[in-house]
Amino acid sequence: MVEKLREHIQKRVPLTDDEFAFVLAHFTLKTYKKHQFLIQEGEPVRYAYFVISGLLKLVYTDEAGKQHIVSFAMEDWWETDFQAFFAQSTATLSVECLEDTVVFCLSLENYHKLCDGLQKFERFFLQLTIAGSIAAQRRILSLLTTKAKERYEQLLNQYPTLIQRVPKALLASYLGVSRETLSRFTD
Amino acid sequence: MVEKLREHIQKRVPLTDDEFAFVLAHFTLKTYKKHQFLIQEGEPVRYAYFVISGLLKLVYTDEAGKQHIVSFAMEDWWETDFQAFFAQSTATLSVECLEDTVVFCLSLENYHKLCDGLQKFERFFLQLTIAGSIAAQRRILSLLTTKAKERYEQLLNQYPTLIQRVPKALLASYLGVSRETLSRFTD
DNA sequence: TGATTAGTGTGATATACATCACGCCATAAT
DNA sequence: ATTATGGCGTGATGTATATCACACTAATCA
Repeated sequence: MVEKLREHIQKRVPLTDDEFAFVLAHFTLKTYKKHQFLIQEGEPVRYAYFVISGLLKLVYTDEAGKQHIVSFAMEDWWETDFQAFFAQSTATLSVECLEDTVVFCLSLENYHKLCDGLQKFERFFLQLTIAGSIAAQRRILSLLTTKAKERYEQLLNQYPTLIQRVPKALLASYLGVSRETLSRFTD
Repeated sequence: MVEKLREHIQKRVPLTDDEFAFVLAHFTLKTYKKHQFLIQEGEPVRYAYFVISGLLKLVYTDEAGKQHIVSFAMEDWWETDFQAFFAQSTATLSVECLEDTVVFCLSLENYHKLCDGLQKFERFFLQLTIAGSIAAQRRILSLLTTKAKERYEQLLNQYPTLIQRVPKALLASYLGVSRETLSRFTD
């Protein structure tokens, strides 16, 4: 539980026991059941979440009521509506459990305290954000350059476990293709 | 010139004169002509660039030799192949001038020195990266949820000046649509 | 200045993909 | 046990967009 968070941070910056204790004190642990919402559109976004176990989806619902998957979050991933979290405004996205899920919650206030109190944490978070930003750019490129079938195959290679845990309709939505079209990709 | 960089950083974190002098000492100024490359695919990426004036494009060339615009960079924007810059590996993207362009160059070595020597700079860069990451997510959503014509209209509203400075074929590439289709959008 | 090239528009045709409609099974709820 | 419900596949049809081909104009250059 606690070790997962420590390992995750230490992949990027080393921490002493004391430093990690300081970090840990700023998180709270929560458990959610499948179908529960961590963030609902229109409501304030109180936390950024680090996933210990389980699976989340980050979703945008368009005017027509159609859902679009912005991202999934498995073990070791962070998830929240970052725009609303940092601006302390209400969510335009929602976060829902696809499985029973355990998360560490970090409030914006505690995020600031962590960054002020431990420079290493800020550096960790910067590295994390840079990596996320690069990944987002790759996804944009893949949307620009490849057909849906190719994107699906890339996803199969990159996250083979995800495919088994997520209904295909949601994978389709993540890839920007209809579930019917994705269903024909085994051809 | 120098003031542009200072204003840009101070939008996010305040700086004393001394602090800014320290920051500035880590940048070098360079001037490029239209059609020159700042970064070429396959070559090492020595700098991240802050644009003082002019206009850059960040481009990916696919196996078929077709170019795809990852992003444009106008005044006050940063541009580089971040993946390659931080990993100190060779570029998979290239950066080329669409106009005569003046940039401040920051090497990775100096980036680290800046972060180590002035925590405020690291905070500034984190905020910048967070904003970039959120913007990338918005672009992904717009690619997932909207038709090309709508994306074009959104771009017109968001960056009206860009449209006048950039050939439509490049806008089309940025939007993920063929130039012929984009050309029919005035209907 | 005349020639080349870049930028743009537009018709005809092809295609990837969406949408609608239906049926089938497995799981969950009553 | 029976009924809903969710997940998945598949045919038929429609549409947004790609691709190919060509022409026209405005820059750029020799």
